[in-house]
Amino acid sequence: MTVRTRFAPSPTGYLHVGGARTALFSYLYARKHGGQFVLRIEDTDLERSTAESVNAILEGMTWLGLDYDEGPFYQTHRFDRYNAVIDELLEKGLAYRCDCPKDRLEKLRVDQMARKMKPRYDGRCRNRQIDPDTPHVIRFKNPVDGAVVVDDMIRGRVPFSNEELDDLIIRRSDGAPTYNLSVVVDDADMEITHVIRGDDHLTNTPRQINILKALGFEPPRYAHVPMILGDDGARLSKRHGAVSVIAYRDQGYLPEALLNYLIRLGWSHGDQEIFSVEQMIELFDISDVNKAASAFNTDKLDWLNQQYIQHAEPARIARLLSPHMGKLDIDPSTGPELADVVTAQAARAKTLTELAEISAFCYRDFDDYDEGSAKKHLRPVAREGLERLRAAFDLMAFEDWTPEQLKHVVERVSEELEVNMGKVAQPLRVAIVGRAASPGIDETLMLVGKEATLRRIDKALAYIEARASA
RNA sequence: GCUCUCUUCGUCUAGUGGUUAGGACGCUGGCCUCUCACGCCGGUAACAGGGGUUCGAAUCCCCUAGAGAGUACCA
Repeated sequence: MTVRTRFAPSPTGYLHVGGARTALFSYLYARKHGGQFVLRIEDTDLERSTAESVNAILEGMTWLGLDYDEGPFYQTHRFDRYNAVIDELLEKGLAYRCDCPKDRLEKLRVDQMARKMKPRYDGRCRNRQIDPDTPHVIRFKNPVDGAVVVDDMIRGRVPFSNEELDDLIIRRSDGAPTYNLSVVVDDADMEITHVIRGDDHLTNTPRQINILKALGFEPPRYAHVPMILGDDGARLSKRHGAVSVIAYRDQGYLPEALLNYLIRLGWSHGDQEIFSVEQMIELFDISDVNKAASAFNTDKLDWLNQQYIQHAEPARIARLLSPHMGKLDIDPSTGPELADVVTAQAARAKTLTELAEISAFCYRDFDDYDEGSAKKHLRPVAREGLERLRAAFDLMAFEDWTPEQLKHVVERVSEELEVNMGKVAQPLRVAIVGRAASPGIDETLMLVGKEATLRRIDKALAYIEARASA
């Protein structure tokens, strides 16, 4: 039996991190076992499903690199099949028509709650003959006694008494099938062997197993993964900032970093923190997933993202960084090779957005100095050093503008003035970067280039002058 | 309310009857150093509570508390 898993989101919003994680788990499980991963769009709710959501989900899957072998299948394209199954159930007496008005159902619910009972349909229409031409829904005839055990790969055996379950609606009055019916039919038709999904579906599972049995299908294995909470331990919502996978992309996270972060939420392999997708496939097992929900921690994601930015191929990071430079109105082709900038800056940024911001000085002059940095370093005492540096730089030929030579010049000037290198390098750094933090002074000068260096030193000297006479 | 689920440092986790309860992020002290980072070394901090079982419980059982899910003509 070849393993077949599926990811089955409903297109009522973007792909959020919780969905992405269950998709990842399903993907890995299929890949690990040499099986197939299917994508299915559960759009039976015509009211709430949108094409934009479908696109957002597809875009998120693509960005993460969670490629599927089959699909996307759309449930709205399979209504005939669902209806055939419902009709079959009807004919066999395993389902029935119900015309109970909503207000009766509502009253029933209120009464049951008042008597401290679990609200459930009372089966009034089970043996009534409803005219097929009058408005009605179809309900599944759930077994009235006995129990159904969900043998979950993560939770273990979870028993449910059939007395807790009621006759759920499988076809709406508008003729559209409902979720519990369509998932069951699809999972069976698509020969899904392992259903990996959020644990909010755990209590639906016994109903689905009953339908499956009524239809004569063999139930798949189930694995209900716990949900992801926000930083504060509350249910994840827009309130927590980014929850959409695409928002993480736009904020400068790498897909491999997000994937790596997500797999470590509820799963681990000893003390290992960094996993390539290949390693995930090799090491992951759904039965090793924790039962408890876990809180999303952006600090750790940031750390992972930085690790990946730092160790990835600079050329690749440069490609991904380019659009972030664009957002700052910078055209990377107008300055140093972006890959060289990445090499110099990678250890200094947690996200690509941040990397772009701290690298802008390589491509254009800054407007204002960082206040604290200027106050501390651009003082009259720095004038002498800057003047000497300027003179030395001015004499340098284009081909001498190398990190080695540049470092040499800075060292020489500090020796001449008999001060520590920092006394010379820091004012120079603030002069050409605008603030007191940057790569090594030689690399920084190299990236900025001779022309801009001289221009910015002049600006700094003017600034010192103005400050001295103020 | 009812059914089901969950509970180890602030967070993610290791741990499956005997450990000084380990690692990671964060925070923090130091080293490195032209700055900021990176890196390296160190510190901080946890078994929800109470009963059992056992020579011995984070690990097994029960209860309590807290958290979550479901209880839709949503998925």
